[in-house]
Amino acid sequence: MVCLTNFSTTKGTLALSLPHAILGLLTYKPMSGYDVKTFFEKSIEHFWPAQLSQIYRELGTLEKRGCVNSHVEPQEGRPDKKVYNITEEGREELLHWLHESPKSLLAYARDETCLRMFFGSRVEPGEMIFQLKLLIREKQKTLQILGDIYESVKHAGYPTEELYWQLTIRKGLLIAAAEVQWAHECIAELEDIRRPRHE
Amino acid sequence: MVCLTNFSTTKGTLALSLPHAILGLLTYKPMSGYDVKTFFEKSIEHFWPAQLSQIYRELGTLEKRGCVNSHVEPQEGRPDKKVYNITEEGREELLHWLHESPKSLLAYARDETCLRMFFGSRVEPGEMIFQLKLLIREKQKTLQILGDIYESVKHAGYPTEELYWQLTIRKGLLIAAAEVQWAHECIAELEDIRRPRHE
DNA sequence: GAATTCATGTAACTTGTTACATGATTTA
DNA sequence: TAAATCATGTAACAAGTTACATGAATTC
Repeated sequence: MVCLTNFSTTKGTLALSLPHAILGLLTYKPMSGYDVKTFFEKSIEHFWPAQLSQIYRELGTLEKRGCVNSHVEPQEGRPDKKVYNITEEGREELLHWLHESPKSLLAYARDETCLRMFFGSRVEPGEMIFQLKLLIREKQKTLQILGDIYESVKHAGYPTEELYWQLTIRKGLLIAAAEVQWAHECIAELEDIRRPRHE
Repeated sequence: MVCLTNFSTTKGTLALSLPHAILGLLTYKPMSGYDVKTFFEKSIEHFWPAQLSQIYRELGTLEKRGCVNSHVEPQEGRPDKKVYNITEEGREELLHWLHESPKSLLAYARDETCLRMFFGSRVEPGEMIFQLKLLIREKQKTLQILGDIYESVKHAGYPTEELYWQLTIRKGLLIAAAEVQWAHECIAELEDIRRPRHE
């Protein structure tokens, strides 16, 4: 079996999620790089962002490794499409990855908001409160967007995936809600230590 | 002012959190690369992991840009230390970054757990349940570790930072708790669709 | 006697981001 | 007429990871 996770390093501790995300999409139907990006934008991008240029590069790598193959589809009035198809090797590789014990369980997530709060004493409490209020507004937008996607999944025409996609979105909703709650708690604490300027 | 965020790109949309994390630490006291890593391990690493080799590289870059300077301290029975100190330019750069509107508010976080759940239909419900139970165990460890750190902050000898550090940890606790809750919900849903093998 | 701690880094590589190039068609 | 959509990518760079090299002192 072609094993992406063992290709480049001897220990194989790399996450290598992007190629597997692409392989996963190609199990639904053959797609061009542009199609993959379009699909990403309404789903996977919310928990695994990827630039179009990165998708093209990964598709090239996957093809070299025999996980996908491609053919060019001429189109009228539009640029030709290079359509990628998953191979048997690609399917095996995807399953292998899905059955692995996820490394992400132990990995720490990078969180710039935490980093800013950690050094929060270096700026005025008012500045932190301002940024926390921005955070609340953005996370409420996220809650709205994910809520909409949650509903739209029911009519997306992928009945087998429906439950799994909804559970995925549910994680995003719970975390965004936790972040809003945290921000409110922080604001309350910081208001306490803030000295009012006019009194 | 030396502006790290405008050094390399014209748009300056990069997060560039690691150099600022290091600058932040150096406002507490002068440190060697090894000291920085040690400090990271009990705090920042939980929300911004960094390899020792990456820290050495960043310190070198920061020195070239005038944000830190260094001197070698000879030691007996131990290797010499190269101790870094933050400069006035470095302090300005840190404050500039702290006052910026954080880009991370709009950025999506990468979450491998979501990616696996998204493609969950490709494996047996039992496999997903197994992985979710692993997740619960790991996140409960995280809750324990962060809870301990939360308590230890009170006696760490950084009274000015105490509140901010605790608020930072609180975010980790709330998110880990949300993840545990999510995993329990998922298991309940997946148990429903799992066909019992012997009945 | 083996592993860990202390302490420095370099080199090679992978992964992610941004900018650039091209060009027709459609929509505002 | 300006912008967005469709469609391909390359090049350059930034950021993160892993492996390697060195070596004394301490702890298990």
